[in-house]
Amino acid sequence: MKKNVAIRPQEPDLSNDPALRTEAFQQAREARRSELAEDYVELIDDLIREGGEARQVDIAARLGVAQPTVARMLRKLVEEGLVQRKAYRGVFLTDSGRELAQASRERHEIVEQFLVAIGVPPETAQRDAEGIEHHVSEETLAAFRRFTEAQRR
Amino acid sequence: MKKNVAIRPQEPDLSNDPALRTEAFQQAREARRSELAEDYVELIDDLIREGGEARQVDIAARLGVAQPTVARMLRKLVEEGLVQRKAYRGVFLTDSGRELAQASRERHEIVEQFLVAIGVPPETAQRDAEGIEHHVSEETLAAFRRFTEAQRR
DNA sequence: AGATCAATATAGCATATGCTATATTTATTT
DNA sequence: AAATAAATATAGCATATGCTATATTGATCT
Repeated sequence: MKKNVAIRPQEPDLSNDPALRTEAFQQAREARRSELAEDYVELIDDLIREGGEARQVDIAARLGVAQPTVARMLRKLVEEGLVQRKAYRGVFLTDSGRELAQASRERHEIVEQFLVAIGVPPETAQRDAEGIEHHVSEETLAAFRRFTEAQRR
Repeated sequence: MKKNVAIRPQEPDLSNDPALRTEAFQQAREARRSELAEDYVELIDDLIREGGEARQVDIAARLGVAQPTVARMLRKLVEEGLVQRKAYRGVFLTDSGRELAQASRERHEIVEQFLVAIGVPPETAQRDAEGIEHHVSEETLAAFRRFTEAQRR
């Protein structure tokens, strides 16, 4: 039996709406799943820009992870169509991989610059951005962008 | 052999310092590990406040996850000393669990209110806060707090 | 060319977090 | 009190992401 709750057309206190929170949790879980792929793709793109190639050892060193971990992840990224490789050779991004890398880089930069803009020390901004970037919606990202822009005057 | 790199006492471009990025990745991975525990503890605390008890079915429903998933996680939280249970009964927080819940709630609220303060719609703020809260350092959190405070005048 | 070093591949282990199916226990209803 | 419903426990499967140890291949040096 439903409780007889007062109807409040205005000011719906969604700060604790259970359904919304469930959605929020699911969104966070979902984000966690794609995070790593984005990290890899973004990093591969960086490495290629820096040195023309992305090798497993370099990826592993940058991520702070063992090489076989990278090898397995790369296989998965190939399956997902984000990466190409030739055995015992470097790794490249597919078109869709490059797109994802581009998008990730943008988000990353927007988040990082925003953090700096509100007064977070640059090093910390970089560290936190790495985690935050995967959890900001387009709306939040837009708000970040607006703020950073406004700040620059 | 070390490369003979020019020394630049001023303006160290850390925007791409590899070591820093590695740290950032590791921090993000570390955060991912503790996220779930915090979510659970925070939610359990909420449920107890709302209805005096936290049952597996309710936790599962809120998180959008199956009950056995919750059962296993609770076992782990007991091992970690955050939660107490009696078989076939509800779940309670230990002192240290309550502390963690308290801290998580605070972070969550700070992040959410901050997002609203910079113009993110409340629903989106709630959704994004769920993911972001686990990735903000104390420094960033402080910056958020400062901004939200300042905004309120 | 053969030896050596470096990078990649593969096998196998561990943990974490999802799931479904089902057994057990507690709560509720008749 | 017995039957039914609801909640919890457990077993077993799947996937993801770490790891170490080791085999294989490619690159480099003498």
